[in-house]
Amino acid sequence: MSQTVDRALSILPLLAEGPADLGQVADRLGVHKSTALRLLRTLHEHGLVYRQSDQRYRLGARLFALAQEAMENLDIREIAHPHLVRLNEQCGHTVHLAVYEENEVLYIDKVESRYPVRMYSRIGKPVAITVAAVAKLLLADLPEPERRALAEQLDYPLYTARSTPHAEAFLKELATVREQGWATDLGGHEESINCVAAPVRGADGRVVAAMSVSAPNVVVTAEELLSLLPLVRRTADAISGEYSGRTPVKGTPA
Amino acid sequence: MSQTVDRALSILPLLAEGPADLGQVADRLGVHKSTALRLLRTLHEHGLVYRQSDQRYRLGARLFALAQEAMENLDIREIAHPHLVRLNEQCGHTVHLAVYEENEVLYIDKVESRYPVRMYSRIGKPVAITVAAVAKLLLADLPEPERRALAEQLDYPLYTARSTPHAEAFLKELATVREQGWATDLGGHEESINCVAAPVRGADGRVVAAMSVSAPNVVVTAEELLSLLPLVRRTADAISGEYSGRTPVKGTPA
DNA sequence: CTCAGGCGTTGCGTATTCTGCAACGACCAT
DNA sequence: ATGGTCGTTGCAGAATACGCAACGCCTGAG
Repeated sequence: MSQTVDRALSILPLLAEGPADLGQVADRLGVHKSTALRLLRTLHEHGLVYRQSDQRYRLGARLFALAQEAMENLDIREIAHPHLVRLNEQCGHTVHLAVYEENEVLYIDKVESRYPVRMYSRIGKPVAITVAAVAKLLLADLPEPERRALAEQLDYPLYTARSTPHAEAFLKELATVREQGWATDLGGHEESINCVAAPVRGADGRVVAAMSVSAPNVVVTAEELLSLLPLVRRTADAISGEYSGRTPVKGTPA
Repeated sequence: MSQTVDRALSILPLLAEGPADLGQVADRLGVHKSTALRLLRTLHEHGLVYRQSDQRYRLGARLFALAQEAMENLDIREIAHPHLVRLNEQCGHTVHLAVYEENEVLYIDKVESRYPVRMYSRIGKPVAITVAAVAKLLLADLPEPERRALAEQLDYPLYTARSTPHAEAFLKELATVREQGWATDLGGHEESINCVAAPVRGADGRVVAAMSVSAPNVVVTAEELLSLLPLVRRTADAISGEYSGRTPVKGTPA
């Protein structure tokens, strides 16, 4: 709606692909160099882009800080975290927490036990929406027309032979998930990885988040993982209870 | 430099404090509601802000994705990661990698301690710049005038009794660090946590990153931690060598 | 049930702001 | 030395964003 801002913001995903110099930015925006320069300068002042020593631009530090703060302000995350930790202690596997937003599903927390390597590296990354167990739960709760519309505009990459192949299959799976109140991903994303997931609901019963337990089948078979379902559901329900119990409003500025 | 973009971007840190409605945003920007609306809409189209069910705005999902991609494109991080992992395997403690950018020092990678004691730090979070060992190394390498200017504009929070108290002391410490080529933080941030850090240098000898090993003194004493210094330095040097060896330019678009 | 107040939204005329041009200076490689 | 590339600047014109005022919606009070 605002041309200038629109152009400026278009620079960000462009730089996300890698550093670029002024000319490249101007070209890909379809504007004059001087225009691109002014936009980049403004972005720079706000710390969103950084100018490295070779004069090329790349995404800047404040972006991390913003994403960080944004995440910390999600109260579902705050409430859920101790539960995720406890669940991880009980079963030993990787635990994820995810939310739906604007046609995307993304992890907002993760507890890993065996290889704590890259603890936060995948948080914030959009998940494989057509196969992930958490995605199924979150999408299954969307109003029917929206769900259908989304399902049909999605791509269905065949990560493995067990990936959801097309919209029709996906909608059918969502219906099942919606009914049973939990979801799985059995090798749909990576051949050897299975997941079980359960929904976290708000006071009105709508699904506000989903949590999952993931494990490679060299550690536990799919059946063994499924046996954890009651535990996962109990944990999710506990989070739901706490989340809908009270709404701690703390962001009251002076 | 560009008013419109400037205003739009000013909304982001504002929303980072917590969700806000249209009126609040307009007020704090000092613009008319209709203007604020237009800006928010543009931000929304780019996924940088999200409109929650109560109509208030908060930071959006794409912010995470961007921060994510930005991080993955830092090649120092990519090169250093396996070394961090190996170092962690050798000593068992938490290993951090940090860079300096625009008056801030921030962690860009982390390998968790194998000991159950966890330390609060997050990738992307700005570090306690006046006390952290990695910060000392990165700032010590700045050109003298810049270093001095920065040191004097900083705040010096007294996290503990051993925190750096003021600019003068900090500059003195930086001089020492600069000379010896490594740094420590002995309880300057949290009473019981000690760190040893070493610099990663580019081909031109400038410090491009810093890595540290941190451990609570209930696990190892400061002296024991210091005995790891040669190992830490060797690892940092190995990263430096690999980093300055070649400059893999991969971001060449079609 | 009515009405006032608050909030988000829209269309529009004005003028502020952004744009593209062209020229300059720095730097690199030939 | 010199041609080329790249980032930077000032400027005049015009497209663009701004603020205004009015509308519709919802909520809560009388």
